[in-house]
Amino acid sequence: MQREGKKVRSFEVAELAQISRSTVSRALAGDPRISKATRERVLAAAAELGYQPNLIARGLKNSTTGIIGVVVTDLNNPYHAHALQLLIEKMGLKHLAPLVFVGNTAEGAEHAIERLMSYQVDAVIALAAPFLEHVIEACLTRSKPLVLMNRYDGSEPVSAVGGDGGAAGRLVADHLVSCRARRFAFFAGEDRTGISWEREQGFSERLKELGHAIDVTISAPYTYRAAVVAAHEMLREEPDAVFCANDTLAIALMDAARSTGGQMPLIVGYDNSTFAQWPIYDLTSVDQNLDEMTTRTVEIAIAIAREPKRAPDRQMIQPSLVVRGSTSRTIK
Amino acid sequence: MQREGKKVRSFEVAELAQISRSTVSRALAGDPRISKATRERVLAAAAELGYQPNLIARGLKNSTTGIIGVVVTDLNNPYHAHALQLLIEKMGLKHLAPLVFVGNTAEGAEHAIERLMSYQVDAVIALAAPFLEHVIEACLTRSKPLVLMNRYDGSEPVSAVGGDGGAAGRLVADHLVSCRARRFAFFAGEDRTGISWEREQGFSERLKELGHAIDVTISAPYTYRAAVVAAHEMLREEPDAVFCANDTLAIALMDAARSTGGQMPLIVGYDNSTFAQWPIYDLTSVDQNLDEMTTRTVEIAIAIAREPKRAPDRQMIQPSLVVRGSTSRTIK
DNA sequence: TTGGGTTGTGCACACGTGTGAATAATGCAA
DNA sequence: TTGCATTATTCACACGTGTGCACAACCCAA
Repeated sequence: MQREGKKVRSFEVAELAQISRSTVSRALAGDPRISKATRERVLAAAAELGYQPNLIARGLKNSTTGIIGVVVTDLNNPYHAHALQLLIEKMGLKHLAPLVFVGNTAEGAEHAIERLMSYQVDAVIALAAPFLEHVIEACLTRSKPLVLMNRYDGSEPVSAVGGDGGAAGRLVADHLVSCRARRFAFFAGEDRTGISWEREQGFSERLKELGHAIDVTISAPYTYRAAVVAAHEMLREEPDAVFCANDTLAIALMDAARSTGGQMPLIVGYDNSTFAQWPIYDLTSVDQNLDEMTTRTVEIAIAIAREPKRAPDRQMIQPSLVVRGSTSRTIK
Repeated sequence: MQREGKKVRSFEVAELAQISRSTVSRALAGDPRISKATRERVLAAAAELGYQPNLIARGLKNSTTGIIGVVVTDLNNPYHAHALQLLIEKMGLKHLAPLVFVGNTAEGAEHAIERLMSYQVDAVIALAAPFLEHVIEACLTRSKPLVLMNRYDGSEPVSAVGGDGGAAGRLVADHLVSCRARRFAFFAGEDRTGISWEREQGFSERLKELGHAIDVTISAPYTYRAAVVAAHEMLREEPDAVFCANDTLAIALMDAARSTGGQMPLIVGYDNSTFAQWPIYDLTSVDQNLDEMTTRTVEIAIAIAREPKRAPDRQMIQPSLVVRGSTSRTIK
C-alpha cells in the first residue's frame, strides 16, 4: 500500500508487473484477450500499490465522466432532503457520482448551471427546481440528458418521473369515506395548477363516484407560518375530514386545531415525512414511494445517457396510504 | 449561440477569431501579455459560440479540479441538511463544485471513499460522518486536504471547524439562572464524550460559578422515539429548567411534558432548527452560527488545497442564544 | 522451411486544456 | 541595413487514460 507518496498511475502498475501500460488497462477492464496469468499478476500489482484509476483522465478520454448533476431547490424541506439522500444512494449503487447544485444560490442560477455543464456531467436530474425553465433550456440546448423528478409540467419534451397524485387522491377519498366522514375539505398548496391540482382532482373524482364532493377548498403557501393562518380559516368551515396537499400543511392544521381547542377533523397529509410518524402528530399520510421513484429516476438517467436519441420517458409511481392515528377515529 | 451542435472547444473559438488556440486560453485567463484588441476579439468569438471550457480537461492538465468531496451522514437530520445546503452555497461563491457522498450507503463506506478520491477532489469536507475514521485514514494516506466540520474528536492531526459548545453551555446557564430557575437538568445525547459533553461542561462550570449545579443528567440517542422515552424519566425528576443537547431531544421533551399534562420546565434546545421556530414549540435554542461556520470551513479547505504543507487549522465559532417562548416564563 | 491460424502484447494516437520556450513582429538607435 | 529590446503570438508538450492496429510468439499442418 502506498504511503505519503505521489499518485499511483497505471504506469507504475505496469512497471511492477513488468508489462505494458495498455495491458494493465485491459486487464483491469476485464478484456478477454488478456491471459489469466497476466491478469492476476496485474491485479496483484495494482492491489499492492493501491492503484485507483484517475477518473478525470478516464472521463476526458471516454467523454463520459460518471458524474450526474443534481439540481435541488431547498434542502431545508425535509422531503427534498430525503429524496436527495435516496438519489445519492441509488447513484452510488450504479457507480455514479452526484455533483449537487442547490437552487437558493447567491451565485445566480444560469451561471451555476453553466458551471455544472462544464463538468461534462453525463446527465442532469432536476428535483423540484424553481428556475426549472433555465435547467430545461440549458439541457435542451446542449442536448444533455435530463430527468425531472416530481415536477413535470407537461410542456417540454423531457423525461420525467413523478408520483401519481390522482391515484393518491382516490386512495384518500376511499379511506376517508370508509371512516364515515361527510363534510370534506381539501387543503391546497400554492401551486393550484401543479401537483396539488392532480391530487385534488383524484380526490374530487373519487368522492363524486362515491356520492360525495369537496365542500371546502382553501389554499396556502407551503410554509408552516402561512399555513397556520389559512388553517384557522379552514377550521371555521368545520369539515369532518381534510386532505392536505402536504405534510407541512397537515401539521399546521393539527396545531391550529389544537390551539383553538375545537373538534379535530380527520386529517390526511402527503409525503409521509419524518414528523408524520412522531407520536404527537401520528399523521395518516400518502407515501410517494420515494425509494422506487429515485431508483427509476436513476435508471432512466443512465438509459438516456447511454442512448441519447431515445424518446423522452415518463413514468408514474403508484403511491400508497399509510394509515395512522389522525384518521383512526370514525365519525359517529 | 450554438444549437444542437457538437461541443464547442477552444479550437473553434480560435478558428473564428483567426488566432491560435493558446492565445484563446491566455486571453480568457486574463494573461497581460495579450493585447486589448485580440482579447476582445476572443471574448466576442467565445460569446458568440457559447464556449464553456471543459473543466474535466482543465482538471487533468492542472491537476486541480475545483471539485470538493463532501461527506455527510444523514440528510434526514434537518440540521445536517441545512449545513449541507449552506456549504454548497458557499462553495458556489468560490466556484467550487461539491461531489456529495452520503454515509448511509449500501455500497460500503470504504469503497465509496475510494471512488470519491478517484475523482481527484481538491479537498474533502466531512460533516459528521459515523465512519469518520475511514475518511480520516483515506485522506491522510493520500495526503489529501481534509476539514472536519462540527465533529472533531481531538485525536488526529486534521483541520476542523466547530461550534464552541462550552461557550454555549455558559450562555445557557446565564440565561436560565436569570429566569430564576433552581433545579437544573441536562438532557444529554448518546455520545457523552463528544460534542454533548462539551456543552454539558460549559453549562456545569458556569452554573457552579453562579452557585448552582446540574441536579439531573439523563442521556438518550438522538432519535425522536428514543428521546421521548428518556424524556418521561427526566420529567419524573421535576427539574425547573432543562438544557438539551439537541433540538430533537428538546422537542421530544416538550411533547412528553404536554402528554403527561404536568408542569412544563423551562427548556433550551441546540441547533436552532426550523421546528424550533414553529409556534407550538417556540423553543429557545442555541444558534451555532452555521452561516459563519460553513464559510470558514470552505475557506480553510481552499487554503489547505492551495498550500498542502500548511499546519492543521482549528477554529471555534462562537454560538449565540435565541430566546423564545419556552424560557419566557420566570420561575416564581 | 514455409504458411496460416490463434493468442497475447505493445506502439502510438486521441480526448481538451494550460504553459514554457521559441519565434515573429515592431520600435528604436546606430 | 544591422543589432538589440520589447511585445504579441505560435509550437509543441504534458496531464492519465482507453483503444485500433500492428506485431510477436506459438502451435500445427504441409
